[in-house]
Amino acid sequence: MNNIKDIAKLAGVGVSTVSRVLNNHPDVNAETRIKIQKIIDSQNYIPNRSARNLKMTPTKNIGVIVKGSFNPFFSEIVEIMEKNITKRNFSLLLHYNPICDTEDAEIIIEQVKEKRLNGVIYLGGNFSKNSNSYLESLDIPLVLASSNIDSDVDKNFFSSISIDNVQSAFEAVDYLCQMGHKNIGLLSSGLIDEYNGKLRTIGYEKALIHNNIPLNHKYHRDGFYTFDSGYNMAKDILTIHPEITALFSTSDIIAVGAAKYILSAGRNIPEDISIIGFDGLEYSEFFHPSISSVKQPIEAIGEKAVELLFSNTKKHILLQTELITRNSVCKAKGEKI
Amino acid sequence: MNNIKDIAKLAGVGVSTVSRVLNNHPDVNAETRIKIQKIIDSQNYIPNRSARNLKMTPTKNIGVIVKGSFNPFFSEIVEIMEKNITKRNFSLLLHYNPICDTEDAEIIIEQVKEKRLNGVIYLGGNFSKNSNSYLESLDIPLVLASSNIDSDVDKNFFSSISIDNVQSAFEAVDYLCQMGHKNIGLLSSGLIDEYNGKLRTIGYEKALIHNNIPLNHKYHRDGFYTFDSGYNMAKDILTIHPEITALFSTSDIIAVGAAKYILSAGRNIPEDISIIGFDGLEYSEFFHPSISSVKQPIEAIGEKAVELLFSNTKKHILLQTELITRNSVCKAKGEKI
DNA sequence: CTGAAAGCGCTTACAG
DNA sequence: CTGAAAGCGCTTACAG
Repeated sequence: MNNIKDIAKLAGVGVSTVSRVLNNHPDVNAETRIKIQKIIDSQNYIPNRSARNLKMTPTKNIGVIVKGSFNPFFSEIVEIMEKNITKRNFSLLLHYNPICDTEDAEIIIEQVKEKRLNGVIYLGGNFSKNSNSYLESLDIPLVLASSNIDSDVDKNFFSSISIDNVQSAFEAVDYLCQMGHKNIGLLSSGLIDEYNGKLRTIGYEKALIHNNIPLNHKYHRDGFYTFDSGYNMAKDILTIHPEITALFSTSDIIAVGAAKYILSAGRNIPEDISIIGFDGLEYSEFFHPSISSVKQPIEAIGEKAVELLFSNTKKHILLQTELITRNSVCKAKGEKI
Repeated sequence: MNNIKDIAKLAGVGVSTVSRVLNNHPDVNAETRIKIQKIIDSQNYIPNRSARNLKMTPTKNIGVIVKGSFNPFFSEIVEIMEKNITKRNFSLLLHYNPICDTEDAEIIIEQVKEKRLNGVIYLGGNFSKNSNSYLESLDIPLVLASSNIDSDVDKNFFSSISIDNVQSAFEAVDYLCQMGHKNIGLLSSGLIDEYNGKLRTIGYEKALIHNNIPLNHKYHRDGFYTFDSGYNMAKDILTIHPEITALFSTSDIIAVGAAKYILSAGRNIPEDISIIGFDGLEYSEFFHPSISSVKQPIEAIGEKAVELLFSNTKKHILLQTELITRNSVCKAKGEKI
C-alpha cells in the first residue's frame, strides 16, 4: 500500500501538488490535476486519515459521540443532528463509544484530540464528579444529550438537554390512577440505568401520593433493558401480587416483554392488566395490542442539542414528553366509565 | 490541551520516558514512573491517537467493520467475535460504517491505513466488480461476513462466511407447503437489500415448484426492513388476495409489521393466516403470538469468521440456518392433521 | 501554478 | 534507566 510520496513520484510532481489535488484546492493546473487524479485512481490510493488529522487545522467538525452501540432511540436522534449540523455547513463525525470502563468525559477529550473537533455532542453516558477535571480542560463547546449527570458535576463547562424524567413518569402513572387503578406495579430499568430508573421511580411515587394511594415497595421490580427482563419481572410480580391491575414500565422494551408474559399467561391487555411503557419506540406501537408509552421528544432533542452547541451560551434544558395513549390501558374493574 | 512535550517539561524528563510510561514499558525507574504518572493524571493528559497510529507498528489489531449502524443482529455477532479475538490475544477495533456512497472495499483500505490493522472482518455491505482492485491491494487477511458478494468479485483475495439463503428460504416455505398451504405470499426486503431479497425469493420459488404449486408473481411484494413496510405490504397483499393463507417474510421486522396488520384487521394468527419470519431475532419471539422464524447461526458466524481470519487460507463458507417453529403456523384449512 | 521544507504529536531504535 | 533524534504520512505557509 502506497503513500503520497509514491503517488508524487509516479506522477513526476511534488507531494504538495498531490496534496492539493487530494483536497480539491483550486490552484492546480488542469492537466496536472487530471494526470495526478488518474494515478491516484489507478493505484487505489487512499490518504492516511491519521496523518491528515494530525496536521490539519480544525475545520468545522462536530463530533457526535454515542454511548452504547445499538440503540434505536439514539439512532433517530443522530439523523436529526446530522441534518441540523450540515445545515450550518459543519460536518458530523460519528463515534460509537462501546460500554467500557473508561470515563465518558475522557473519551470526549480523546476524540477531540484525535479528530480535531470544533464541538462535541455526547449522547447518553454518565458524568460524575470524576468528569469535572476533564470537562474543565475542554476548550470547545460541549452538549450532553440524554446523559446521566450527577448532581456534583460542575455545570459551568457544558450545556445539556434531557427530559423531565420525574414529571414524565408522574404523568403516566397519574393517568393510570385516574383510570381507577390503585395497585400499580413498577418495572424499572434500575439494575442497568440507576439514574433514569431512580428519577422515574420518584415520578411514579409522586403520582401515587398525589392520588392518595399508599406506596407499596413490594410493587417495585428492577431489571435490565431487555425483553427477557420485562417478561420475568412481570411474571414474578403478577404471580406474587395478583391484585395488581396495571404496570408502569420505565422502558418500551421492558413493557413489551411484560406484555408478552401477560398474554402468554392467557390474560388480556388491557382488560386484565393495563400497561404503559416509556420511550415511544416502534416496538411498543407494533406490539398487539399497541402499548401506550411516554414518547421522548426525539426531534426536539436533536435540534436543540445542535442549537445549544452553536449558541455560545451554557444552558441546561429539560424537555417535556408526551403520553401516547394506545390500546393497552383501560379503566380498572369496578370503575365507572 | 497539552501534549507529550508539555508533560515531559513539567516532569523534567525527556519525551521518550513519558512515552515509556504511557505505554507501560518496563524499563523505567519506579520513582520516575510515579512522578510522571502523577503529572499525567493531574493534567488529565490523553495521548493523541492519530499521532500514535501514525507511528506505531501494527500490534495485534483486528478491525471489525459493521455496515449500517443499528442492527441488533450484527450487535450479537460482534460480541462473539470480541470474545474469540481476545482469546487469541488480539484486540478488536470496532468501526461503524454509516450507509454512504463510498465503496465498502474502499472503507476497508482506509481503516487499515488509519488504524494499522493486522486483519479485518467486514460485517454486511456490498462487494461488486468495483471492489476487486481494492481487495487485491490489501496485504492483510480479510473475512467478509454476511456480505453481499456479486458473482464477478474475485474471491481469491479474501475469505467469506454467509448463510445459504436459497436453502434457508426453501426450508421455511417447504414447511408451509407441507402444512397444506398453497396460496403463500412473499414479503421481501428487495427494495433495500436486493441481494438477500433475490436469493430468498429463489428459495421461495423452488419450494413452491418442489411442491407442485404454480408460481404467482402477484403474491410477491418488495419493501424495506421496517415494521411499517411489513404492515403495509401485508395490508396490500391480503386485501387484494383474500385467498392467501400463509406469508413468508424475508425478515423478522417485516414479519412483525405484517403480523400486526393481521391482528389489527381482526384476523387470527395462525388460524387465519400463518406467518414465518427470517433472522430469528427477539422481535419475533416476543411478539404475541411468537412468530416462527429462520434463525441465523449467529454464534457460528462470529466464531468461524475469526477462525478463518487466523487460518491463513482463503475459504468461502456457507452456513446452515435453523427453522424455529413457534406459534405462528398451523395447517391450512381443510387439511387433515 | 509548483516544490522543498517545516511540523502535527507521537514511538522507537540508538547511543550513552 | 534515560534523552536526542529520526520518522510515521500528511498539510500548509513560503518562496519562486
